[in-house]
Amino acid sequence: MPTFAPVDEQLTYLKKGSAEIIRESELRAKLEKSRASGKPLRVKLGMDPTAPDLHLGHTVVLRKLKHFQDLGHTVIFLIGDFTGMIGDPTGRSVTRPPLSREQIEQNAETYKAQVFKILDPEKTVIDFNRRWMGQFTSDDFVRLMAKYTVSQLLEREDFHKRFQEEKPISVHELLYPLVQGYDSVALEADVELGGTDQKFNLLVGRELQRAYGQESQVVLTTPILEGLDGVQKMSKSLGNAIGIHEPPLEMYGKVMSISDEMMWRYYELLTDVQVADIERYKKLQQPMEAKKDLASRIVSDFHSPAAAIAASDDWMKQHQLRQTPQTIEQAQANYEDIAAGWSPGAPIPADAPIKVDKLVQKVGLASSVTEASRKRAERAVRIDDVVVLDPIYLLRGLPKSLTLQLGRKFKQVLVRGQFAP
RNA sequence: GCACAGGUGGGUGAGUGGUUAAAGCCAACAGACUGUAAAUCUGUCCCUCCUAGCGAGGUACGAAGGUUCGAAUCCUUCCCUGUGCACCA
Repeated sequence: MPTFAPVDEQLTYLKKGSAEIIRESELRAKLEKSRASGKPLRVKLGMDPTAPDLHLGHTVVLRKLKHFQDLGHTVIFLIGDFTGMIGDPTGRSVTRPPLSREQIEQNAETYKAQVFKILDPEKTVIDFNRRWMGQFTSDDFVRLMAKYTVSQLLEREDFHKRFQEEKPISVHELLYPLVQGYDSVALEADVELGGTDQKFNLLVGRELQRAYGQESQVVLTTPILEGLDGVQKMSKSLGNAIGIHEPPLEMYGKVMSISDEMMWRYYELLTDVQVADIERYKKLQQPMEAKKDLASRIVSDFHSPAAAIAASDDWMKQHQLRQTPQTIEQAQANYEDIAAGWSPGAPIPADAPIKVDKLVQKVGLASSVTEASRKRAERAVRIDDVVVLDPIYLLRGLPKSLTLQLGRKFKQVLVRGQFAP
């Protein structure tokens, strides 16, 4: 029979970094019961397989789930492959396009791999809500929908707002909270985690469990992490996210780009540093040093300590010493594609002229030639550390490798000549 | 189904026949400044081409047609959204 830490100890650990617990007294009771019986709590975290890539914002709640895992409870990572077809309307002012079955399955796979960067794969139960929702009959659906009222659903802020603003709300969107809530019934969850934006959905779970004759789950919410802008929530579509798959240097650089104020928030939600230690850092360290430390910790978590050191090094070179970093992304370009005043078949001149804008666009530093052109005019384009203003650049011989830079982004480009047949 | 109100660039939101890729704001990007940043200032912000210029062309205001020398702006049809009515009458 597993033994659990004293209830107060568990509670302290669990309360750290959480936004709200509904209700704490119930959680305490459940913990006490589990400790007495030796039966771990069933803790559920559901995720929509909508975005295939997780970012740091998602890891806040995952970290909390891990805490339950650390304490010996059963954590269930539920992939909403069924609900994914609906698309969670949370925070949305528009209806979400539903995902195809294939997309969902693909995303689910990526998810699994990613969450194990935080959770222990040995101890984690992975489940899919299609397991029970796929067998739901129309009768079951009618019964489920009978448990809730329209006005209850419209209490939800985003629905309410859309309703007020005369924006469309599809009926299937109203179904979402019900289905998610039913998951808790199916899993007999003791605790469900989620971001504060999920509060409504989580509470529906409580209601439904009661309606189906179960003990209501405890709801524990975690704060929504602000993105790089420090204002809006971190989200890939807002372009202010740090993905957990991003290369070390990029990750490091992005962390460094947050404001000093945000840094402490990140410390709180993205590291295991204790609150007391954070307070100490605030007083002792230079903000710059503290931020570097934060960046290193985060890179270590998702890559490795070695990668963190390398990233830190490169970052310094790039930003503080204004040097070219050591590890640059490689790219290739064909002379044919970027040649200036040259027709295919003709011999390539010794001082092969190329169009800079086209090169910039080809290697992906600009999304269009026009944009590249503008950037060049803004003195943002450099080749081998020299600002390029002229649209034509001469290559001395082919193949030729050059360091292309647009703003802070670097590419090591190899320009190849045509291959003689 | 009928009636009415709407559908503009990444987001908001002006613009109701004619200097104009389409005000302003936000976001984004670049430059300056800095400890990375933040703040501030400046610039850019549909695409293609070149001789790179206050250059040439092409797309664009839900969709397709039409009227006109000329339409985001007028007309027709269609699509989409919302509201009201469709029970007491």
